[in-house]
Amino acid sequence: MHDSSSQAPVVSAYDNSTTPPYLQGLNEQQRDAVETLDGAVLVLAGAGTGKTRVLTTRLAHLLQTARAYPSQILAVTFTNKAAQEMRHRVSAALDGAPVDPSSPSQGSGYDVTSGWWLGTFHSLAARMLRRHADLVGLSSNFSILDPDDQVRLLKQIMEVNGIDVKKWAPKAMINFIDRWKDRGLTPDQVGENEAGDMADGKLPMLYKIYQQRMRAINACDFGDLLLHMITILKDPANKNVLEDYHRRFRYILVDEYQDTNVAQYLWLRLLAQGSQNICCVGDDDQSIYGWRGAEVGNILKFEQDFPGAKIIRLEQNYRSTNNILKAAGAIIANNEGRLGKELWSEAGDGEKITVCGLWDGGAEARWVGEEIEQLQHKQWRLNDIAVLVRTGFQTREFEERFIKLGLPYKVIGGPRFYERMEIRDALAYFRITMQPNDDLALERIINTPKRAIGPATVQTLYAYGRAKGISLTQAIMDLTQTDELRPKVKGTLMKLMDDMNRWRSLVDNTPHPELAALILEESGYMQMWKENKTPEAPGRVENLKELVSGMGTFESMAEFLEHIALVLENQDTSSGEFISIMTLHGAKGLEFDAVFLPGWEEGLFPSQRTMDENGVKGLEEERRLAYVGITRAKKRAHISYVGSRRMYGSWINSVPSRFVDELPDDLVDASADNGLYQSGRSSHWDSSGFKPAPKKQAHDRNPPSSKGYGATRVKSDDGTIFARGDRIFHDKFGYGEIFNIDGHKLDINFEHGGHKRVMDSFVEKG
DNA sequence: GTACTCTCAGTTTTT
DNA sequence: CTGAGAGTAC
Repeated sequence: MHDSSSQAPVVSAYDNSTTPPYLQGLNEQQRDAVETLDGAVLVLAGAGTGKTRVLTTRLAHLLQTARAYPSQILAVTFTNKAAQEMRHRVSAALDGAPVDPSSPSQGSGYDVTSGWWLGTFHSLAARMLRRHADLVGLSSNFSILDPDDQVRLLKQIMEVNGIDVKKWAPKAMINFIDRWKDRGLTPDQVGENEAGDMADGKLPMLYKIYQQRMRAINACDFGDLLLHMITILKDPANKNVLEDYHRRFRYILVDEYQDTNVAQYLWLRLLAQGSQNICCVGDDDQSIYGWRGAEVGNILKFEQDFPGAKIIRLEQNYRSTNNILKAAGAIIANNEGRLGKELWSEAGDGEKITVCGLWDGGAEARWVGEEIEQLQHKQWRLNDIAVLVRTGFQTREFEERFIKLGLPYKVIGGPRFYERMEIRDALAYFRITMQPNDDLALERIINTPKRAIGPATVQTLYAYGRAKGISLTQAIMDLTQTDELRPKVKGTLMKLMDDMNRWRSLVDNTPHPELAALILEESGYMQMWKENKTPEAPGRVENLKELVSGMGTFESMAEFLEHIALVLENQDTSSGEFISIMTLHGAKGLEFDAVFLPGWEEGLFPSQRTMDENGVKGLEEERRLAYVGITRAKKRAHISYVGSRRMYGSWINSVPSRFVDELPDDLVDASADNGLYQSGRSSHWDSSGFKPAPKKQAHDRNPPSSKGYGATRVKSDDGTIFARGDRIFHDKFGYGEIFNIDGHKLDINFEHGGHKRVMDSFVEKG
C-alpha cells in the first residue's frame, strides 16, 4: 500500500485564458462545481441537470491540472453501471472528444483500468478490506456471500438455537441484521432489546453468532465489507492504516450522495478527514433507498461535518420539457422537509402528461403496446422508450403482450446470469476450491451431483464443526480419520476432499478457465447436466460453457470470483432496438424520450406495505419514486392505472393512486382515458358507480378446485360457513367482502382500506 | 436416501 | 398462481 502519494505532483498553473475542451459548454453553476477543487463541496442537483457530467468533468479536471494521479482520487458510485459510465466519460473528457456513453471504448490514450479507485461502495470497500482482512480476523481470500448464502447461514443458526423458522422468516431476520449493518452497528453495539420480540427477542444474539460463524468460515456478506472497514479505520490501534489512506486520497468524489447509508457515510467521513477535499453530488428529491438504510439526513448534515462547505445548486434541466418538470414538481411539492429546488428548462412546454384508466392489467398492457406501435409509426426508436413499473411482477404482462405484438423488449435488472442454479453451483465449486472453509459453497455442492451424502450426514458434520468452531472442510478432515461415519460415506467424502485438494494444487499453475473446465468435468457436475433429460438441461450446459469462456477476461480465478460477487451485471448480449422494461428503482440515472408509468393505483403505488410500515415517511419516499419516474421522460410521460389487477392468482380491485390526483389538471391530457380519468380520480371514485371487474369474472377465472384450493366456501372451526361474496366483520379493519378463499385464509376487500388476507377465525359474518 | 404429494406463504424496491 | 418445505411411501 505504498505508492508515490508522498511525492504528490506539483500543481501546475492552470491557464485561465483558454478554456480546455472538456470544460466547454458547462453553465455557470456547473463550472463552479467543477472548478472549486479544494475543500468540501456539496452539489445539490435536480434530475437531468447534468450532475454526472459535473462529477466526471471534475475528475478529468483534477487530472488535467495535475492535482492528483488517478490512484489518488477516490470516486464512489452506487452502481457498476455508473462507475463504468464515469470511466468512459473521463477518458472522453481527457481526449477532449465529445462524450458518447453508448460507444464503449473511445480510443482514449488514457489507461482507464486498474490503479483507479473508481467504483461502487462495495467494490472499493472490498478492495480495501482484502488488504487489511487480518485486522478483523479474516484472511485476504475471504469469500463474499450472496444474499441466498446469508439466509441459509442464518437459518442454520436459528435452527440450532431453537428458533421457529416458520414463525420468524430467516429472510426477514437477515433483513433486520442488514439494516444494523447499514447503520454501522456491530453486534456489540446492538442493544439486547433492539429488535423487540423478533426471533423471540434473540435477534441480537443471533447476529453475534452469525458474525462469529462468518469469521470461522472466512466469509463476509455485503454489509460486512463496509462494516469491517469502519471497524478497522476507527480503531486507534490501526492509526497507520487510516493515515496511509489520508495520504493516498487527495480528492474524494461521491455520486448519488442522498442514497448513502450510515455505514457508507462513516466510511467516507473517516477517509475525508485527511484532505477534506470531498465533493458530493446528490438530490434529496431522488432519495429512494430509505428501505435499504439510506439516510437523507446525510445530505442535510453535510455542512456540519465539513464546516465552510460550499453548496452549489444546479436547477437548469437539460432533459425534459417544462410540462414534464412541472408535473413532477407538483407531485414532489406535497413532500415536507425538502431542501427545495425548482427545475426549469429551455426546452419549451412540450406535450401534456397523459393519464389513462383501464379495466385490468391485460388492457393496460394492450394499451401501452398500441401506443408504442403508434410511436413506432412516427419513427420513434424503441431504444428511446421505457416502461417503468413499481414492482417486479408487473413486468410479466408487458412481456407477454410485447411478445404477442413482436415488439423487441428487454427486462432490465431481471434475474441475473449468476443467479441461475447451474451458475451458482459452478461458482460454489470454484469458491470451495479457492477457499476451503467456505461452508456454504461446500454445502451447496456436497451432494450435487448425487453422491449419496444426505442431510443426515451433513447434519453430523455441521454438529461436529460447530462444537469445535471449525468449518465443514475441517470437520470432514477430522471425521474421516475416525470411524464415526459409515464406511461408504467416509469413502465418498475422502474422494471428494482428494479431488478438491488436487484442484487447489493446480490453482497457481493452470490457466483459470482451464482449471474451471477441469473442475466441472472431474466433479461430474457437467456430466450431470449433459445426461439430464429435462428441456432446460441443454441451456444449462450452454450457460456453464459460457461461464467458463467468459472467465478468460479476468486475471485470475480470485479476481473472477470477486467480480461475480460485486461487479458483474446481467450480460448485455442483446443489442439493437428494444423497449426497456424495468422498475422505477432501476431507472434512476437513466432517461428516455417516452416513458410509460403503469400501475398507478393505491396499494401498488404508493405501495401499501411501505405506508403500513413507515407511515408518512414511507409515503414520501414513494412520492419521490413518482418524481424519479416522471423525470426520466424527455418528451412524453404516460401514466396509467387499472380498476382490477390479478395478484396471487386472485383479483384485486383498486382505485387510482393519490399521485394521479396530485397532477395539476392543466398539465394532463386525459383524452385517451376512455372517460375513466374524470370519474376515476379518487375524490369522485366512490360516487361514480364505477365497478371494476365484476365478481362473476373473478369466479370464472378462478374456478373452484377439487383440492380445496381457491374453494368457494370454507367451514370455520366454530362451525360458521364462509362463502365468496359474503359480507364479514373484522375487529380491526371493519366490514368487508370475501373475494377469495384459500383454506382457512380469506381474501377480503375491506370497505375502508383495501384488501387483506385474514384467517377465518378472526372474522364473523356481518 | 429419493420421489412423490400436499400445504403454505408470498410480491416491494437492490449493492 | 408459483416455489419452497414438510411429510409420506418406497
